[in-house]
Amino acid sequence: MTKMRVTNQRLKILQYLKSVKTHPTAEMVYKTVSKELPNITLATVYRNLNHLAEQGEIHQLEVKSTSHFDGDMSFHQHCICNKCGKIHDLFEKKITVGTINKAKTKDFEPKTINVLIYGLCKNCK
Amino acid sequence: MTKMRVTNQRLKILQYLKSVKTHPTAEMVYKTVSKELPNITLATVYRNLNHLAEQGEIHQLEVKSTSHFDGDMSFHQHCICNKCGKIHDLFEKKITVGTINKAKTKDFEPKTINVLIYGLCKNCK
DNA sequence: CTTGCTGCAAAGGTTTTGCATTGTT
DNA sequence: AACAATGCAAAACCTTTGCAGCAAG
Repeated sequence: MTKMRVTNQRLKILQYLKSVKTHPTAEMVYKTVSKELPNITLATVYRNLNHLAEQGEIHQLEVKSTSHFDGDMSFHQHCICNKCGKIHDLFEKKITVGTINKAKTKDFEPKTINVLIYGLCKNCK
Repeated sequence: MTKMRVTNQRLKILQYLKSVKTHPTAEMVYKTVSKELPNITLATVYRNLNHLAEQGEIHQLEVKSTSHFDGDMSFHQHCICNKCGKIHDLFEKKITVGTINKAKTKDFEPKTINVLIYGLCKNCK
């Protein structure tokens, strides 16, 4: 396995994601990090975000054909509005088929749950 | 709210998704349904898949910037390989932070969990 | 008869890639 | 010295949209 190097670009991207409670897109990450690293490109941002997600350092959630990234790796859930695409966090200890009813008390009308477990299949590891 | 009409295209797409245990992309759905409906277009497939997902009739999971669809609406999880993108199902009753360790016994080395709850936010409903 | 759905073609937006160069280890 | 990472520009890719005709209710 190839080792991941520590570059300024990677560091700033990760720092930014760890510092916010939102779920920025690559574009948003790019705009923000550009302030400190004016020469960085969108391609670099994408490459790093993909890398970090593969390594399990950040979460990648795709909403309406666009990736959003989350630096908070604690166990929590994302409520996604089917209409406007807005994402907000939910913190439940356990998720079951009954979670939808429980989540209804929040500012959100849940309908379906999708649980994604990322890792490596037997062929790839 | 607008009522959803029952068209042949919509019916065949839904039937196909309910009949398979894989997680086809729009392209795959298109290729399959085309055999029975030779004039159907990719655009129609996309429109229907989006509709069905919004109505909660199917699941939509986005892997490596591409949507996959699942007609099985029972509570279950998807293991996604970070390298090859292959998806396979897992059936656990409860999902917690400890699920990763439990899932390790399968043909899959899990690393991170992402729980997505779809619905409508208070502004949109 | 109303209006949601389709096919067609074109556009839109996000993400990836090749290549030469730079920077880490 | 190796080779991973970057910047730049172009390409690839998936998905959406406008429009006129068709079809479901």
